Amino acid sequence: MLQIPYLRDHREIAIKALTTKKLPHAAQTLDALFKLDDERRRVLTLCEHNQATLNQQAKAVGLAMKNGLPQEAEKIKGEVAVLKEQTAALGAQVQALEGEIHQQLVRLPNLPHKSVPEGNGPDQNEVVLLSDPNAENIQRPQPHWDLATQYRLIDFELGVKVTGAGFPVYTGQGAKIQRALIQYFLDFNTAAGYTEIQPPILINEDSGFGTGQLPDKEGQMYFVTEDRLYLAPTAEVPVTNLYRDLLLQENDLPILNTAYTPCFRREAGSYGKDVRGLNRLHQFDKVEIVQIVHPDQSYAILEVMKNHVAQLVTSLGMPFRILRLCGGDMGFASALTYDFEIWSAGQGRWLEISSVSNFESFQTNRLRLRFKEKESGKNRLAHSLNGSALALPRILAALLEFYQEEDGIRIPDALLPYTGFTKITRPSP
RNA sequence: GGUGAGAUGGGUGAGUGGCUGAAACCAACAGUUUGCUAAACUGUCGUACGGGAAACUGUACCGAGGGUUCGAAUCCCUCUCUCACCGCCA
Repeated sequence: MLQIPYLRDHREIAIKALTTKKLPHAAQTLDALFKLDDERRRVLTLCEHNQATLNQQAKAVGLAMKNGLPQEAEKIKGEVAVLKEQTAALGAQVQALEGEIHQQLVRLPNLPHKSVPEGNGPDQNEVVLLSDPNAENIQRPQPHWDLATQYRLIDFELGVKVTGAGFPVYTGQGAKIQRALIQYFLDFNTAAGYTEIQPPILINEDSGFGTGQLPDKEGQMYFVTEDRLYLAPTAEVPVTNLYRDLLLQENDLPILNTAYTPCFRREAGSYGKDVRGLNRLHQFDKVEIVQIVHPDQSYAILEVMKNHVAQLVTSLGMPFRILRLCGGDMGFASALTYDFEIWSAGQGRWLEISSVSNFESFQTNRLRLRFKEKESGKNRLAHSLNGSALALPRILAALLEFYQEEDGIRIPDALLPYTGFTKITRPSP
């Protein structure tokens, strides 16, 4: 959530930034907001002034009673009645205005960082790294869904029976390699200083609000009606919300967490080649990294996180690229996002496997996550960042395709300690 | 699910209708002393939102939301959570 004082002080920049983020009528929206806020302050001042008078009168009553002047006390009580009513009305007005301002403020997306390219969609994302200039010429004969079925790694039909489309069942070496990937990713992250967390996977409404999924993105999350809980779409939600409503000391920062969780997304409206095989699922596994940092360092740390994920992807030996997302393709809460895409050699397309973002204070403002700055003694909002390290299904898809050979699927070296086998072999008929 | 007890500042915890925004202690911060560290002593020290160039000042906040009252941390109602015991259960 953005802050009105900042928006007031940087009106032109904010308008430009919101326009980059594809918010229509940014100038009018902001000016309307400022006007509401002016009104709020005007009424608030009146209201507080009245309240100060009332407080004084209440004291006077107490004093009169103490001095044995009950008729004096009664007189003041009579005088106060009208003012009290007026003040209550003003208070209600302030509340209404605050509600309206909040509603509008909550709908504003985060302001993109100045390095974010303008653009409407994926075509205008900027490629900042291509691990292998020859990547797109790498072709493999079979797509992962054929391999997964042949080698009996994943049973899509069985998942349909148990739950529905988009809920695959991993079996045998398929299940094992999933577990190996999860463990490898977690080990890689903890070795870099991240503390492993096992968070709840169901989240409440406050948590959904804190990281920016709610309101407006209800449609993306599964909802448990009976208990009013959402299934987490990413570990980002429970892990970041661990720090909701906190006042930290400056030297508590930075906080580094990593978590493996299943993730649940409704993905309403997806179809065609995008949902084939492992490309897009309703339930999938992901290992996430989250950092809570000092605001002055968040962009330096974003680069560190980007490099961390790049190392992890590199260690799997498959071609990938890193994109700086353009304004039109970025998420609601993000100020700067790097997407990682891996080359799917059996499909001949890029698949997103990680998204590393700096949210600046957009989430922490909603979370009321602050720290006491040593030098100034002031409380400042921390910055939050997160990224996938990594999302499993598309990694598995690319891996099966890339490492397919005549007699099986080779396991990349980095995973060998975790799988216990060097090759996925054809099951006996 | 049932019964009972609770929820106070960064933390522990006092406070049962008016000079209490809140004792005390711990932590934190600044200083004094000491050869560094430590200890001791002194001082500062809640948050948010208004007004003000600033010094400063107003209002609100004692789990959340309502109510009673001239006045509520304190009394009443509802809800949430925590703890204990019972029930159920991996």
